[in-house]
Amino acid sequence: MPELPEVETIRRDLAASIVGPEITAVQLLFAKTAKNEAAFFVGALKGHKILEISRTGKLLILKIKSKASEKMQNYLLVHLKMTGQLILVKGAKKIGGGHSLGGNSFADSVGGELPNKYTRAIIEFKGGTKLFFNDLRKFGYLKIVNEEELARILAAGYGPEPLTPGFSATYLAQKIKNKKKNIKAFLLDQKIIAGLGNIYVDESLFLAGIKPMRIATSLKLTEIKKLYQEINKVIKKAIANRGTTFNNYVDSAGKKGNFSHLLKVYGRGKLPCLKCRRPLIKTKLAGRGTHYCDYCQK
DNA sequence: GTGTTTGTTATCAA
DNA sequence: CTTGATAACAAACA
Repeated sequence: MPELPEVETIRRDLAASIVGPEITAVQLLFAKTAKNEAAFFVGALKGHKILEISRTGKLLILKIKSKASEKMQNYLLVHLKMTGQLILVKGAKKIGGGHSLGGNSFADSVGGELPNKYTRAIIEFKGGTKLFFNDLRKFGYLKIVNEEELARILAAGYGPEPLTPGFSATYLAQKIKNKKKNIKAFLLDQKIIAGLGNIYVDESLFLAGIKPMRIATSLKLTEIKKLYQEINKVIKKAIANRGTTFNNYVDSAGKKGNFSHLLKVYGRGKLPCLKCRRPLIKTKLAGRGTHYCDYCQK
């Protein structure tokens, strides 16, 4: 379940490796993974280079360098949804004639050779580096869009991100006004805040001491301020720890995130609350598994 | 066989 | 019209 910290971890790793070299081949193993017609999709990538990699919320945005003859500026969007993975396998480098690559770290958590049965697409770069898009449940997608389409998608679907100037306690308070839905559903809405998912919403609400089923408008200004701060803190800390691996998230090297053992409530079922030792509660809210402490969260 | 898992969208209801 | 709540999707596992 990659959310903002996990996608950001992937973005940083990929930026260091696949910005620059020419794309030499594209394989689409499951047609519906690409949201464009297959021939167009392959053609838009093959022979081109990636100029830069950015991210909005959970959406990765790879800027594609157009050929001189093309005027259109294209972008490759990558959304991992629930089970998507981007795994980078670097081409064999000749280092002073010695043996090059060490053990493949991805083999440990990804479990062996790539492509595997969940590999939906492969992008190959000059020099032999390969990028594997794996997606067990086929929710994730790759899509080529032009400048206008990208702008439209971002404007329509994504609010400000945590840790950016557009996201402030004032902004939160303004958006909460007249919202009658519960605070959990509110925080999951990407148009309000881009990048939070089930894990970090549960964590933020615990850290802020607010019950997830509270109606948004019922939050007092002090609670909103606290919530704002805790969202920023938990996202920052999760990025610093390369994200959370709960089910099958791994970074582009196939390694798990380190934030998993720093989770306070998510996935801790009936285990004792780390603050008050009373058993945590797991229920369903906004259609999602929801974890909280009935005593510590008001 | 049943119930879970979640990001996003589609659909329906108020 | 707006807003909110819920189903649907996909596939695998306990």
